[in-house]
Amino acid sequence: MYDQINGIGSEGGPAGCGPLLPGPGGDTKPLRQQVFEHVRAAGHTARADVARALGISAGSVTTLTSDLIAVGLLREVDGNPRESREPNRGRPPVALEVVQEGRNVIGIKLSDERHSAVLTDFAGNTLAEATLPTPPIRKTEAQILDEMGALIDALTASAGIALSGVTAVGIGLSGLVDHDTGMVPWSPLLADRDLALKPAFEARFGLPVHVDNDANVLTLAELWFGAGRAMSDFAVVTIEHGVGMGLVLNNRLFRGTRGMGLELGHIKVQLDGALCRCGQRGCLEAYLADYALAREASTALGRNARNMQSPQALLETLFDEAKAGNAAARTIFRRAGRYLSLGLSNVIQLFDP
Amino acid sequence: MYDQINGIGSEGGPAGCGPLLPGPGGDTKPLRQQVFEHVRAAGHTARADVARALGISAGSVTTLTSDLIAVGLLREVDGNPRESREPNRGRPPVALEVVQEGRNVIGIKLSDERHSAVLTDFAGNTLAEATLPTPPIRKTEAQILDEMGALIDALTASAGIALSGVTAVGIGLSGLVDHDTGMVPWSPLLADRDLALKPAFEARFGLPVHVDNDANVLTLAELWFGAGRAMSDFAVVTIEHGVGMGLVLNNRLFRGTRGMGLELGHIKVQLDGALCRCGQRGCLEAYLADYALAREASTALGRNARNMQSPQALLETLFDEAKAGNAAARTIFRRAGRYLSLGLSNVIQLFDP
DNA sequence: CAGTTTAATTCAGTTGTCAAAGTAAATTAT
DNA sequence: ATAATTTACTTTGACAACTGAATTAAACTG
Repeated sequence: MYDQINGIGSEGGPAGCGPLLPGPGGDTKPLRQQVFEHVRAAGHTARADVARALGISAGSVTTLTSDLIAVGLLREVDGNPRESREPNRGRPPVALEVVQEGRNVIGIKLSDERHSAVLTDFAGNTLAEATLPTPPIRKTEAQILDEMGALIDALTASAGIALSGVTAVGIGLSGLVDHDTGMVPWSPLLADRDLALKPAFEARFGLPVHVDNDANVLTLAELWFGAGRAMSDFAVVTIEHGVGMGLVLNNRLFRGTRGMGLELGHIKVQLDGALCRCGQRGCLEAYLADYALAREASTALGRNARNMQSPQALLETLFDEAKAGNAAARTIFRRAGRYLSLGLSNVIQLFDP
Repeated sequence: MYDQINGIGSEGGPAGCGPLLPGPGGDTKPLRQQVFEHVRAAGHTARADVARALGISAGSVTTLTSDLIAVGLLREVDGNPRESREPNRGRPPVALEVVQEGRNVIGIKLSDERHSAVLTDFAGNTLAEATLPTPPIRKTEAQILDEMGALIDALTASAGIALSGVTAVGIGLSGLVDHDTGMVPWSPLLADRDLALKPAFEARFGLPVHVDNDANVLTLAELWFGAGRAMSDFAVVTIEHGVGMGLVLNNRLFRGTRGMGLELGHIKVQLDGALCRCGQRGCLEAYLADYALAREASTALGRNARNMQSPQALLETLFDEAKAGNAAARTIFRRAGRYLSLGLSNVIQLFDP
């Protein structure tokens, strides 16, 4: 099929130039979806506004919106949405909004100490919440599915909704997550590598599911509901057990080449630096993550601290010591902060948001 | 126009969710252009191949190609381009190619010791070349325009083409370059800040011009003609007077948020590290650029070297010393290499190409 | 009340695309 | 040699998306 293209450098004919486009290049959304997304973004907006904002004709908007209304995705809203400060001439616009009822989605956040889940309608109104404390051990596929099943049962029972009334499920967890395939090559929560989380979940619950890295999920949340809504490019950095980052470029989450999250935690901030759990040296995570701080804390606080069970408690002790003026403890935090700022400045230097 | 949208958080109505899309979201190329670009990428290719590769119907390809042929952008090629290893049944395909004659473009590379320029046709065949040695001083707008004028005159004279026969000009230079507006906020070559290079050039020569950072230009060259043609994501790193980087994501040059190049040279590789000419400390450039090496060389080689005029000669001496076993000289190079590898590994960690 | 202004709808026309049918030019089978 | 097959290309009619102009609708103004 690509005879001529593959034949670059062979004897006959010009080689051509320009990138070798693989598949269908552009990824334009159909206009219907653009209209829907604009209404969703605005909350309430009139057809004429949509037409102006998207640069399409009013006639098209009429067609598309009546289409969307017929399908039940949009509805008209009573009451003149226009601001009354102006003379207010002309026919008043009719506001449109997204129909929110009856389209429920579940979001699950998996963590190592507790899972949490919410059931919301299409507009983001929370209908039910549930949390499930869980032992901080690495889980098998069956265990993690059982835990999610318990959460889902709690949600549907609490909201009085059947499982069939749920449209889709989203799962966020830390680790390497391939969003497209729903595979989890590695996660600190899971005992097994290369877990096919999406297929397993869908087979068990019969619901479409989206799996993603927790940093990506947080970034998307920021893009949809938070400070990132009005920004087209920004970065979100999470510091928890690891160091994660989500990046939005041009209003879209940038997932890196392989569809995984960006590994901010493993950028190198020091030649031959501290050992990271990934096996390399000098990773940012090796100075910033809780386990890294705990490791240093046990040194700084001496052997009396080494007997403490929980790394969590160890960190709190370290923090108290630092506040109390313990020089060793302070340097630990100071160094972590300096390395973090170095890592962040590199990100900004490269992406400049 | 954005009344509702700007009113987030105000009393009335739902706030909506989802990113606030600015303009027309998608940027799909018209199919005509896709066809043209595919033919250009392939060099020689048949209509049926185009149809299969782009996933469009054969009928559309006929329409589009005859359109492009009528406009004079494509032409049919005689001779059966099919490979003869196969049975070769059926009607032989008719190859298409891009018409290359009569559409000449000039590329200019500005540097601090010499400028170079080429005149090529639409297929990238070089018709004329010219170089112009230039004193390594910072130039004013008038000086740099004069120098480019001299290069253009030399090219057109050598190729026997009138200036009006040139379709467009591309300029690559180091520094901060805003490709969209053609502004150069800062460049090591220029005496003035915020030079409006594109408007000035177009006013003087009456030719459309594209200005870009030299690292970006090199990256595009790699994407169009070099090893990057078959890759959809890759990075190009240049080490010259500064350290530059170009990044291709999804077959497109990534220019960063502000349309400038990516400043690999100024990512930080060392807390409180060496002083960089940008005024900050620990920049990669401060360990890798020629001026940084020269700075260390003058220390390592002692005062006898300090008398040498040219930093170029200083570097060569340093290199010779290192080969001869001078320990101080060797550590300079070793350290530069280690910091470079650290910077590169960070880029890979973030973009993973 | 007529006139103005803005919103929304209707409708004819343009454009871009495809599927299917038709034409062209080669090879292979009879 | 003739017919059948195979592949390339063109033509055609249909369809869907969108636009622009005309029309209707709903407010306000004088």
